[in-house]
Amino acid sequence: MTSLLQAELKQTRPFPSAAAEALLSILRTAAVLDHELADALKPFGITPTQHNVLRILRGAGEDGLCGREVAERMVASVPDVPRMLERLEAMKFITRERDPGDRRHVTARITAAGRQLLTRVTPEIEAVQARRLGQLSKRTLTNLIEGLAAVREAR
Amino acid sequence: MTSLLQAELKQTRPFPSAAAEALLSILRTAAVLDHELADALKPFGITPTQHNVLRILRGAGEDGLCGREVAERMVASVPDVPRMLERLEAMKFITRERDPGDRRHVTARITAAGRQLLTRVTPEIEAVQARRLGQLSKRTLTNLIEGLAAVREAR
DNA sequence: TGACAATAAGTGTTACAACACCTATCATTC
DNA sequence: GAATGATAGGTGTTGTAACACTTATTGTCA
Repeated sequence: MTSLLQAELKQTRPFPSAAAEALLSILRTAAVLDHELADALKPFGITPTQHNVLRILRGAGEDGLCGREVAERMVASVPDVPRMLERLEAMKFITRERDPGDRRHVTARITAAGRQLLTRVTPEIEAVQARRLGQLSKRTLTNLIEGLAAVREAR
Repeated sequence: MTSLLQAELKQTRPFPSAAAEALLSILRTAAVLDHELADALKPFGITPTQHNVLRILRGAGEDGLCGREVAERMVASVPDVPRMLERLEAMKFITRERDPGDRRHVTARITAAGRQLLTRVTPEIEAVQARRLGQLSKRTLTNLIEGLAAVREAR
C-alpha cells in the first residue's frame, strides 16, 4: 500500500517506519495550514505570528504582558520579541509602556484598533479552520489532539 | 478539564472548539519538531529545508531533478528555488547543469559530499524522531497519520 | 553596602523568505 | 516559419528570522 503523503511528495520509496511518516505528516500538514492562514491574513497586512501576538494580548486584557510572557505563550518561538512588538506598535495595534514597578519590563497592551482588527480577521481564520477541520469527526479530532500532545510531551 | 496545550501556552480560557484546539496543536507540534531538527542539523551547517532538498535529490539518483520538480517534492513550499539550490551548490553538496535537451531546465544532482553529509546527519535526525515518536504505539501513529492526511485532503 | 549574578530588553549583523517582475527557451498554431 | 503563449529560471528588493552580543535594571549575599 502506498501512503497518501508518499504520493503527495512524489516519493518513489515507501517510508521506512510509521514514526518517519508521522514526523513528516506533522511538518507537512502544518506547512499547508500555515500557508493558508498567511494567505487569509495577507489582506489585513499581518502575519500569522503577529496575529498570534494580538490574540495573546487580547487574552491578557488591560493588564497587558511583558515581552518574555508573550514569548512563552507563542505557538512558534520568536527569537526577536522587541522588534516584533515594535512593528505592531508602529501599526498602532499595540502600545508599549515601561513598567514603573520594574523598569526592566515593558508592558505591551492591545489597542482598540488591534481588537477591531482581530474582530475582522476572526471569520477568515475560522473559515480556514472549518474547511480543513470541520469535516473531521469528534473522535478523529480527539485522537489528533491526544497524539500530538504525546509527541510534545515525549522526552 | 484543562487541555495540555492550554497549559503549555498559558492560556486562561479553554479552546472554543475541538477543531480550534486541533489546529493549534498541529502548528505548535510542528514548531517544536522543526526547532529540534534545526538544532540537530546546525552542527552540520544546513537547515531543515536544505536537508529536505538533499534527501529529495538522493532519492532521484543520477538522473537528478529540475528546480520545479524539487519544489513539488518539498515538505514546505519554497518560493525561491534558484537561490536555495545556488547555496547548496556553493557548499558543494549538489551540482547544477543546464539540460541540453531542454535548455530551460537546470538539472540538480547530489554530489558525493552531499551523500556523505546525509549519512552523517541521518543518525541525528533519527534520534529526534525516536525521542519524540518512538514511544508512541503503532495505533497512535496510524491515527496521527490518517488524521493529518484527512486535514490535508479536506477542501 | 558594594560587588556580582540574574533578568529583561534592545541592537547589530547575516542569511533567508517572500513577492513581484524580468529573461530565456520551447511548443503551438495559423 | 513568424507570432503567441506557456514554462523554467533568474533577479531585485523588502522585510523578517535567527543568532550573538550589549545595555539597563533588579535581586542577592558576602
